[in-house]
Amino acid sequence: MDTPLDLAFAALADPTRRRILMLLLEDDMAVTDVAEPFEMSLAAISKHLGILTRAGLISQEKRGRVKWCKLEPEALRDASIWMQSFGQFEAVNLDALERFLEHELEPEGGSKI
Amino acid sequence: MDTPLDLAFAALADPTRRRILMLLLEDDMAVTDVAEPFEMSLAAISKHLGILTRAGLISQEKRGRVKWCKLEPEALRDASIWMQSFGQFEAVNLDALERFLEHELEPEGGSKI
DNA sequence: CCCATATTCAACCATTTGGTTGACGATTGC
DNA sequence: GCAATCGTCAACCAAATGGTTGAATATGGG
Repeated sequence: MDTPLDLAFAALADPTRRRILMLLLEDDMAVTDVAEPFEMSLAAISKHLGILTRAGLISQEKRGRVKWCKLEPEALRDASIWMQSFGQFEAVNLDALERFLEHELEPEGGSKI
Repeated sequence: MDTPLDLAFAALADPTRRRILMLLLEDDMAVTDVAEPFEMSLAAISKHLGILTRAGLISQEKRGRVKWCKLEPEALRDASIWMQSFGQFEAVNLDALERFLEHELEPEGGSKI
């Protein structure tokens, strides 16, 4: 029963997963290639990729025996809106913020991401 | 050994804590008043407030027997920069992003990514 | 001084998380 | 066909998380 926001923030809370996202910023990669720079088993990386996928931050597509991982930057949109409301890092998009807070306070069915 | 970014994202991953931040958006509040809307023990809220404090997202100041909780929006700045690099939600501040990624990739003082 | 209020501490519990290993199912290339 | 490669699954483990309760520690008011 986690909301998209729960999943996104939880996924970003782990430094390994943030490093993976940075790798994918360069290019799409196979699971094995994602795992290469890490001192950790392939299975562990595979789990991390699953968490990133469930959070919508990446997508995975299997072609042949290779599973390609691709960044999905749009998934960070809601979380970014949420944070800007507090961070005031840049001008806040107030309309979007209002709609978003409304949605979060009345969590009905229909995930959006 | 958690980085500020780890702490911030982990703190934001819990819906109770995000609700607390929303409450504090209105005004500074005492611990007891923060706890009031939640169906959860005071001790649990106290723990959540501790996590938000360690993450730098709020500050707590004791005046008399009342501990006041105050939002610290600046703490979200780094996390916001990080997210915008992927979300491309608005124009990215590229200079800030570059400095930030550099800092994250070459951590000084023993802190890891 | 005493009692109520405000908050935390300590112990405990169930569940989740992040990792391991070894076996397994697909797919490819020789 | 068969061996090597790609990736996941299953079982297991230690540690962290999110909650509870009850006792403990201020502090304030009458």
